Amino acid sequence: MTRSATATSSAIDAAAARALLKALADPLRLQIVTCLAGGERCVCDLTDELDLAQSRLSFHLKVLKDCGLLRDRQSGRWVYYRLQPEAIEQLQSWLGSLNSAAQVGSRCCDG
Amino acid sequence: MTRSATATSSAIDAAAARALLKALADPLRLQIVTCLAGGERCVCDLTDELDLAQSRLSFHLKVLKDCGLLRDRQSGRWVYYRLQPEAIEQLQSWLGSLNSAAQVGSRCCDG
DNA sequence: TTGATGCATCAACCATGGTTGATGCAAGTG
DNA sequence: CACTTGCATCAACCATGGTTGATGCATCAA
Repeated sequence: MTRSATATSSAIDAAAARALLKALADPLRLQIVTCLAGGERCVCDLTDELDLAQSRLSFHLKVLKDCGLLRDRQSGRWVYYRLQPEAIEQLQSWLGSLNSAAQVGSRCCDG
Repeated sequence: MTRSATATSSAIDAAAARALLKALADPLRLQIVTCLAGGERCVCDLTDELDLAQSRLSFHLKVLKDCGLLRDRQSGRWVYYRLQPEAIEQLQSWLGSLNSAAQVGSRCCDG
């Protein structure tokens, strides 16, 4: 259970990892993610709770969704977003593989 | 030993985490980190191996150093950089805390 | 000391990415 | 049907961050 890293999901490549890193590096997006860690919410709730222009929020939700951090579902007029914890787990284990490379002491470089 | 996350080091805050995320999100910086996972190197070796302009490399080394991912030491004319694996571990565990917040289902939001 | 080498830093330029306000479309309401 | 609401998308603008070439400083060799 507490097996840490390799968890649920398939490994990701460097490009996917970079997309996740970049997505999480933005303050507003991080706020959104933190907010959604509290559970699923529709866009209009998020605009209220975070006090954002709708188009601005929508832009960042798309970034987060495109890299796999968020998922959405539509229900009537509303679109609900929820966090995809597997994405974070994948990033964690990818970071782990970076470090284990350091232990092995492989040769330079990458590309 | 294989205790995974909380490892060596003290916890970091969101700002520090964001700095790490941002630093790693850049392709070139990721290449540098990957390269240094293979062991310590001086700047001139890195410029050769990665085929970079010196000022460009220097710029990115500074970013990586400022966020704690790299450390340097001077020896004679040369400056050697090495990876600081603890920084990556800290980021990993910070990501873990993001996810565990999701389990608890706390209320919105952050700021 | 003079000259060369290794690296950091700076200013000017360029690219990328975020913001804003407008528009469009789908889903619901009367 | 016409009207409203919730959200995505677009274009124009603005800010941030990376790149380039030049300059400066420290270290070493002669």
